Amino acid sequence: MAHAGRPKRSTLADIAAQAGVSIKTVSRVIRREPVSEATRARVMQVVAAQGYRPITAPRSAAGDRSYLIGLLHLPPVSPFVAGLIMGAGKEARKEGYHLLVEACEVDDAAARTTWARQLVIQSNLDGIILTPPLSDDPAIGAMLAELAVPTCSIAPSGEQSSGPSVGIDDRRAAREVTELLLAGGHRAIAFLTGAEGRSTSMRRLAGFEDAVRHVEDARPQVMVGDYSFRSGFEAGQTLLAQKNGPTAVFASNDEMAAGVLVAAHKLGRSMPESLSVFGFDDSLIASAVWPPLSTVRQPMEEMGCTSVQLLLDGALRPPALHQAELRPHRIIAHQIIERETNGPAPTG
Amino acid sequence: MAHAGRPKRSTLADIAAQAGVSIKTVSRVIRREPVSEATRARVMQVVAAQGYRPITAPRSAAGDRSYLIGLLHLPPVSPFVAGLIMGAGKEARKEGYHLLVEACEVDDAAARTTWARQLVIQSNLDGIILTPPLSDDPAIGAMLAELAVPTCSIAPSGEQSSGPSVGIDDRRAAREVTELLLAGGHRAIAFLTGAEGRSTSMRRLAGFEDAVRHVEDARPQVMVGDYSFRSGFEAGQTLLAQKNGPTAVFASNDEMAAGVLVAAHKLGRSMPESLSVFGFDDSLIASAVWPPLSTVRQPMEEMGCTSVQLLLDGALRPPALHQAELRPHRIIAHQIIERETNGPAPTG
DNA sequence: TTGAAAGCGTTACCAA
DNA sequence: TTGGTAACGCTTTCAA
Repeated sequence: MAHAGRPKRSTLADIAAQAGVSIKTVSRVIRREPVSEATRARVMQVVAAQGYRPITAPRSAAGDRSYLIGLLHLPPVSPFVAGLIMGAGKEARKEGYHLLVEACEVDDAAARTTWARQLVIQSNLDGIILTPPLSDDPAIGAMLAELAVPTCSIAPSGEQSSGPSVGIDDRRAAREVTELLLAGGHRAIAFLTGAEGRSTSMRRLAGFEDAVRHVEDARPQVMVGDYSFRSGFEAGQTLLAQKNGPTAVFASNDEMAAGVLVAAHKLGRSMPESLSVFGFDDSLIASAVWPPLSTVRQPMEEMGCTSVQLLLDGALRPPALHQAELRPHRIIAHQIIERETNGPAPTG
Repeated sequence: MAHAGRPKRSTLADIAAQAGVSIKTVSRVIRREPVSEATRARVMQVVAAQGYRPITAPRSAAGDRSYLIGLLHLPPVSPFVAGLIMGAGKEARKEGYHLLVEACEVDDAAARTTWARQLVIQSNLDGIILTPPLSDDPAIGAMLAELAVPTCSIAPSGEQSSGPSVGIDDRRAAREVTELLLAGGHRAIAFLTGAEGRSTSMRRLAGFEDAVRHVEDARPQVMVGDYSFRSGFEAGQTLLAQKNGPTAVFASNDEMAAGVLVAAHKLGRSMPESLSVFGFDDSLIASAVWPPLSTVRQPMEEMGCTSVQLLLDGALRPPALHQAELRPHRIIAHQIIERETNGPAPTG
């Protein structure tokens, strides 16, 4: 007995006795199943008075759900994942669910599918939230579809076909940033891509090109990075060493942008006077570099929250309709944050 | 029926039938209760063959534990908390437990206790991991003690009396860093404290003073910060503006150290040639600034892992001994990481 | 050392 | 619209 003094919670039976109805009726009220209005009111009153909340363990023992939602990610817990955890956890709790944060420790792509499968089966997860780049793994998607486990993908690539998803409009965000730079008079603008495979980076690149395409005298330049600080640093050194180099650099994430900043420092470029830099993500790093980095913020908590809602609404709540059309992709509004690394293009 | 095709898991009954024993016996084997060696072997073989793992829901419905461990923290999910989540989650899973990550959304100190209490009762948590600064909240500690919920505190202040805890030896780590600086010839060394209330910062300060005390010609200087980038920046400006200012600055965390770095950049001080800077934590920021910051790493994953072990060993495993002496404080080895912001003191 | 039977608090099925 | 009663898969109590 580890928990001697644990206070007794009231049960369905307690409520039923006090309200003068059967256990089953109380259960129906709690589960929002059809009950006469009068009875519902009476029961709800007792429920409120007792502060009753159903316990998940027996529910899931008897029923077919575990009230567990798994959030799958690759280590480490990045600031992005951290935000998702906050938002999803809060929303899940509100709905009587628990959020399980699961890190995939295996490197091999095939092993990942096995890992995810084990997880779903062992922990009996009711729903899955797939974070990037897991959200783009076709094998995991197929496995989850086969097991018929409701899944919500965070920021998946466009090609992903199954299930609901949530993300920002990367392409549009990138276009807006580029337009902002263009409006500031910048013409020689470099774009730094992230890891080759990552679709997000590709969409950001597309947005960059959307904006640049319409400006005759624009001199866009694209460099390949890998999302690391180091790759940003190296790209920065290369770019800024050019005789007629860019006056603005737009990196696909903050880490690379921080690398560019450092390269600029080393070469004695002042920001934003002689060079503008934009990042993406608004991670902690953005405010911990000098000058504070202009960037794009993804509302991560809202994304986490929304993903739980999609899971609950689309697959867990009404056990009825499973239409193929019901694959909503919810777009969350991004936010462009202008701090101190962007300004008008240097004249002359 | 949300989960049509969910594969059937094997149950105690299945194993029992195959092994030719009763359900209860299989249960005993699983729970590591006394069973004859022969029987145990036979049962284990079937268990292994079937890949059987007990489902937590019915266990907790029938028994007195929920197999849920709560990790309580204040928002946001900092890199420190993120590391704990990784380590604790992994270890919990290994032991058949689930980790619930819970963020406290309320600001008021009194409301926090209510929040934690609700959580424990509603979710029926078997154990609690308290992260700083929650680990120093006496009201929460008292409430948890009253409810007799096993609790493990992460990096609590020394005065904390109840329950096991885990942390690094902050005082010793700070002393070692200071000694390193001293050995490099630095004499004018400034120490930047964190938030007033935080005991960790006080212990680091004590370590700083331990080292400095034994050096006759040392010229230590202590400044008060609040763990923020901004406070580090301001302290840096003040310190470096002095005519005979410090040649080394040791900040109580990385964010403040990053602030010092920026101040140094602004004032044209080169690092590490004319100024050495040390941070604490080895957060993401440490590698995303220029030059890469020398710092102290806390093995956060290991701390998370250990906290779960302490919970399981000390309170959840053997329902027997509750001796007051059983309040282990496990010290995890820290790691001093010399990157590029520390070097010998400038000569002349 | 082992087993049979009675729960745990909920949901599910079928009848009233 | 309601209410019995049988599960759910495990733990627990008590006997053998």
